[in-house]
Parts: sequence; C-alpha cells; structure tokens
Amino acid sequence: MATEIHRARRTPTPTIKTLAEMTGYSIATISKALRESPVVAPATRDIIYKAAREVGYQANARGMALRTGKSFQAAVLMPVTAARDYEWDGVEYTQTLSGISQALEGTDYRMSVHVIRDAADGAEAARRIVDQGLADGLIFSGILAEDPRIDLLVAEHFPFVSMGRCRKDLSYAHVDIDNEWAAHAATVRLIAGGHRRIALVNPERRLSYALDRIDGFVRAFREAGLDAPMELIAEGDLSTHFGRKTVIDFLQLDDAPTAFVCINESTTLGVLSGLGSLGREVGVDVDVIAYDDINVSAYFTPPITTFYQPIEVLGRTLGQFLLRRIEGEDPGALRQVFRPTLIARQPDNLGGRLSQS
Amino acid sequence: MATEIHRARRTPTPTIKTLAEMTGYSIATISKALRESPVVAPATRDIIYKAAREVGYQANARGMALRTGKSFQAAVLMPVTAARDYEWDGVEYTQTLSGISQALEGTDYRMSVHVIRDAADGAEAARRIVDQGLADGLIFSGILAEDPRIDLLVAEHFPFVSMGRCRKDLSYAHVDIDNEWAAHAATVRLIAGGHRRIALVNPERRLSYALDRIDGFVRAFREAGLDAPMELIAEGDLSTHFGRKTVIDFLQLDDAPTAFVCINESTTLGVLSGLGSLGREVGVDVDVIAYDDINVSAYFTPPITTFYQPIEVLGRTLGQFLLRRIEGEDPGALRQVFRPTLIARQPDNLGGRLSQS
DNA sequence: ATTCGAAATAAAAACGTTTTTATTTTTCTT
DNA sequence: AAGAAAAATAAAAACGTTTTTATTTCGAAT
Repeated sequence: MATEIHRARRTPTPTIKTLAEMTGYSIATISKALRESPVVAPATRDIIYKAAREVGYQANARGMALRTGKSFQAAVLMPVTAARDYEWDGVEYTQTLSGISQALEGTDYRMSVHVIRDAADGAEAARRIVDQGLADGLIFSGILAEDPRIDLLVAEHFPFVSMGRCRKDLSYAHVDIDNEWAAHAATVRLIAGGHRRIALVNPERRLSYALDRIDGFVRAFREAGLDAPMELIAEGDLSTHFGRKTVIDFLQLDDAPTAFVCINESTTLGVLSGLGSLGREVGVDVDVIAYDDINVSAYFTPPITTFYQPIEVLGRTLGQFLLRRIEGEDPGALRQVFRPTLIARQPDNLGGRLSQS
Repeated sequence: MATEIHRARRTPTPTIKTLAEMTGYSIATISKALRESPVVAPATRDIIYKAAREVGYQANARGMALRTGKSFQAAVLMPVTAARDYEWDGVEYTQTLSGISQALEGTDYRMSVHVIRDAADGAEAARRIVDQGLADGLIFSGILAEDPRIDLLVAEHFPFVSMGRCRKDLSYAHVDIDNEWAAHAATVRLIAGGHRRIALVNPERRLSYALDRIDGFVRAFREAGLDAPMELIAEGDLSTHFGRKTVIDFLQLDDAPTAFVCINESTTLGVLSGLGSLGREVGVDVDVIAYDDINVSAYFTPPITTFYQPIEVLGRTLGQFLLRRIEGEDPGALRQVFRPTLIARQPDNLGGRLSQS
C-alpha cells in the first residue's frame, strides 16, 4: 500500500515572504504596509494589499506573538462550583462569554477561559497569567470586598476589567450591576406592600456585592423609619439547596418573614421548592422578589417578580473595555454600572391583604 | 514629576539562553535536556534541571509555538442561542468547560472558547481554526445527523473530539450519551406504568441525538407490540418556552398524551409551567420523565423523575481524548458512550391508576 | 549641475524556541 | 597506541513577524 499523504499542503500558506516575492518589495515594507504605517507610499500600500487579498494572506499569529511579546489572548476566569455533587450554582457564564466574544469579534484577540474553583484558585490563576504572559488582558467576576486579584493587577499595571467592584478605593476598569439600588428597590417595594419581616437571601459577605445588597436593604428600612431585620439576612452559596434551606429555617422562626428577596434564579427555585414543601403559596402566604439571570422566572409557578439584566450586554461591555484597556486607555474612564429593570409579575401586596384581615 | 516606571522587570525573565550562560552548555543542549531527549547525558540533564528550577525557568510559549507550528490551544466551540430574548440554554456548558479544563490541567495546553450561534457559524469557526492553525485540536457538540464539521476535520486529519455522534460511518474520536437507550428506558417505564399516549419533547430532527431518541422511543413501543405515536413527537429548540408550548398544544388534542418524556431541564420547566397553567398536576393527571442537566429536578414541585449524567465527566473525557488525539493516537480507540442513571422521584404509574378507575 | 534632505525602501537584527548538521570528546577495538 | 565508532555537545538555521538601522531614490535648493 502506498504511503498516505497527510494534510497535503496545496499551497504552502502564504507568509509575508510570499508577498515580498510577489511584489518585489522587502519584507520590512510589506510588514509596514500591512500595519498601515505612514512611512510607506500609498501606491505601494495598495499593491501590497492587493497581493495579500489575492493569496488570502493571514498574518501568522505565532510570529507576531513572538516578536511583539503579546499573546493576543483575552483571558477570562470562569468560576465553577467546587462541590462534588454539582448543583446549579446560578453562575451564568455562557452569556457572559458570549458577550465578551462578541466584543472580540473582528480583532486579533481570542478568548481563553480559565476555570477556577474558588477565590484562592482565582488569585493563583491571575498570578500565572501575569507572570507567564498567558494573556494580554484579563476579565473576572466574583469580586471580593478585598480582592487580591485587583490589588495584584493594579500593582502590575496589567490590563483587566472586573465584573463587580471591590471596596477599596482604587482606579480600575469595571462593569457592575447596581446591587445596592436593586436591593433597595426590591425592599422598598415589599415594605410598600405592607411587609415588615423581609428576608434577604444573600451570598457570602466576603463578596463585594453581598455588602452592596445589604446596604440597599438596610437603606430601604431606614428610609421607612424602620429597623432592618438583620437576623433575616441569610448568607450562603448561590445554590438551589441554599434557597430551599433558608426558607425552611426561616419559616420556623416565631417571627417568620412574610417576604423574600432572592439573589438569583437558582436560589429562587430553592425558595419556591421550600415554600412548596411547607405548603405555603407564593403571592398568598409569602411574597418573593428575585433576580432573573436566565430569563426563566416567568415559567415558575406562579411567575415571580424579578429584576432583569441581560448578562450578555455586561459581557459585551467587559470585552469592549478590555480592548480599550489593552490599547492603553485610562482605567478611570472605563466604568459602567447597570441598573436592572423590574419585571412585575406579582402584586407583592400580601402585607396589604394581611393588614386588611 | 519623575517618569513612572511601568512593570519594572526585577530580573529579565529567564530564557533558555539564561540557562546556557548559567551552565555553560549551548542552548541546543539545554533545549534537548528540557525536552528529555535521550541524546543528552544524564549528568548534564540534572545540572540543567537544577539551574532551571533555581531561576524558575518557564518555557516561553510563543517561542515554542513559532518554532513548532503548534498553538498549544485546545479550542472548544460553545453554542449560544441566537435568540434575542435569552432563554435558559447552555447553562450546563460551564460544566463541560470545567471538565475539559480539568483534563488540560498540567499540560501545556490552554482552552480557548469560540462562541457559535448556529450550525453554519460552527462550520465556519471550524474552518477558520483549521486554516489559521488557531488550535491544535477541537471539541464541539450539537452534532448534526450530517455534520459538516466532522466531514471537514476527518478530511483534514485535524485532531478533534465530538460530543455526540453523527450518522455517517466515519472513524473519529467522540464521547456521547446513549440517547437511544435513555429514551427507550424512559418510554418503557411509562408504558409499563400503563401509558399509551406518550409525548416525546425532542430537539430538531437534524440533530443526531434527536434521531437517536426517536429510535429509542419507537423501539420501546415496538417491543411492547404497539405503534409509536409519531404525532406526539414535538420538535423544537430546547427552550423553556418550547416545553410550555408543546404541553399546551398537545393537551388540546382529542387523544391527548398522558405522559411526557422531556429532552432537558429547561424544557421540563416549561412543561411543568404549561401543566400548571392548565391546572394539571404532575403525578396525578400526567407523568413526566426528564433529563437532568444541572441537577435541579429535585427542586421542582413536585420533584421529577430524571435521567442524570454528570456533564463534567463527559467534559473530562472529551479533554483527555483530545490530548490523546493530538498525540497522534488512533481515533478508533477514542470513543465512549455514557449511560445516564435513572433517578426515580415519581411512581410514573398514573396510567395504572387510570385503568383502575 | 551638485549637494542636501526628505521620502521611500531595503537590510539586518531580534523575539525564544527546536531541529538539523557539524564538531568535539569519549570509548572501544585492534 | 592509533584509529574508528559512538556519544555528547556546539553551531547554525529556521519558524514569521516587527523594529531599528542603513541605504537608495528623488526632488528641491543652491
């Protein structure tokens, strides 16, 4: 049997050298022309472009990378729950990645994803990316009140954009959801409905946005001249299990909550599951306001009032900001805080009904 | 004000040249020693390794890439729904990515994610990855009965592993879930429970696993000496909306189904939502068997019987297979089909109860 | 008409590897 | 002890760019 020819190269992939031979110019001129350098004569530029198009020239990323020291990679740290038994942890990353990738489209940058299991893991990954030059920029979320990654990257002058803000006063590019505002709005709404015992189903306190939400929650009570029920702030991971457990625990209290503000869709499902098990009905016995990550609250039974913020938009902004950071733009100019929109699906006036009886 | 020094290099990152100077050997020997080439004397190797450890030498990926023509990237095509109104979809992809990344840990490979919006997009991405050498291997899912990506990659001898099998008789590395078996098992279970009118909530027929599931569905009926109700096979995207719509449509039929076999968790939620709207109760009026992607069916009200397959394991296998493919291993040896386990949470014997009345 | 300076292009070096080829050193054979 | 073969190492080339430095060309000024 004849030897098989693997991957027979039809034409040896065109390089800058190919173009040099085609046009008679030197490779230096070719390079400059393609980079739109002003030193090369317009006429020459045109000729070179034409040749490039003709053979379908694509700059070799590896050559560029070696010479420039860049990697043309935008790294994203993607958190994945470390739990052995996987539970939906409500971390909706596909949309984020989609948004980032949209922003990167048409540029020389590719998106590389680094899975991290916890905060320490994330810090280590950031360190590695910086030290080994694995990427030219970094995007990450799950920002801690004191986040070592932000400290590191700011100190190293490494381009990055965080999804979320830490509590330190540093200048860095970021995109965030206005959690303080949203928690405030949700709580105000429930207080207006007559609720006084409102539970906040919240993430762990070391997460920066957990604190933001507590701030908003407390402010709503304060503005109503009430004391916020701090003992009704549950702290945990974002799993469905946590939502369920919280409801079951809290409803055993003497002075049980009549309403729940949930952190995300995953916990909301758990809250509904818990209420179902206890025979309580949403909108009748208890009110729930949630955060809609994946646009599915409409399908819960009953549909739940939520705050909605399309994550893909955040992702796109993250990507755009990162590109600008990599270009050297000042981080101070690159910040955006989104306010989610309220989608009312429940009257949230259980309290009102209660007081009538 | 003095000029600020950005990223002051403490020590200029050690290269192979640094080691050459340290040890007195030539860079050629250093390279060979680090690559564990047998031509270099063991004693020399030790000296070089020691020096490498001492300065914390890390091979420069860009240099390696240029010289070897490799990219040290494992590309993953991640499908994201093109729908404007985002619906729960692809939530389980984070688990896949996590598994792949686990397999890549400790190797020189990084994971780059390419978001694709539809099948055509995917084919184009694959083409680009091959032509531009963007990666050394490729992983993708959402396999069509006739998948152009598989055709392309097989023809190009490009290393890849698919999550799912196409219907053509080709030799290629793949990982899959035994959908035929699972659909069969679910249907058998419902038939045994007394159901005759069983609906299959299925993905579009051009997807290979949609056909597998139909095969299993039909086989279960045939083995029971019955005709499969082909008119009760609903075809659509995997959205929650689709699940809901299917239920509402089907329950208007004269000869409406008494049971539903669902494709995934998202559609299941839609099915439950639909049943809720119609005032039907799961386990009383209708039985449902689902596929559990993200382990939350236990939290539905009521909990739903599901087939469960930890996606992360699939991801890990995908990654491992890809590495072996890149090493040049024969694709014929790299195939694995997983059978999900049944988690019974409902008796599924509504039919039995019906026939008693 | 020379010379000068600017504009355009070419040549050469460099980025950090791996690999091929060449050279030196060692070991063995007689 | 000389020579050949084998082992170990060194030198050089190459991968495809970008960038710095050098050279050529051309028009303008004297």
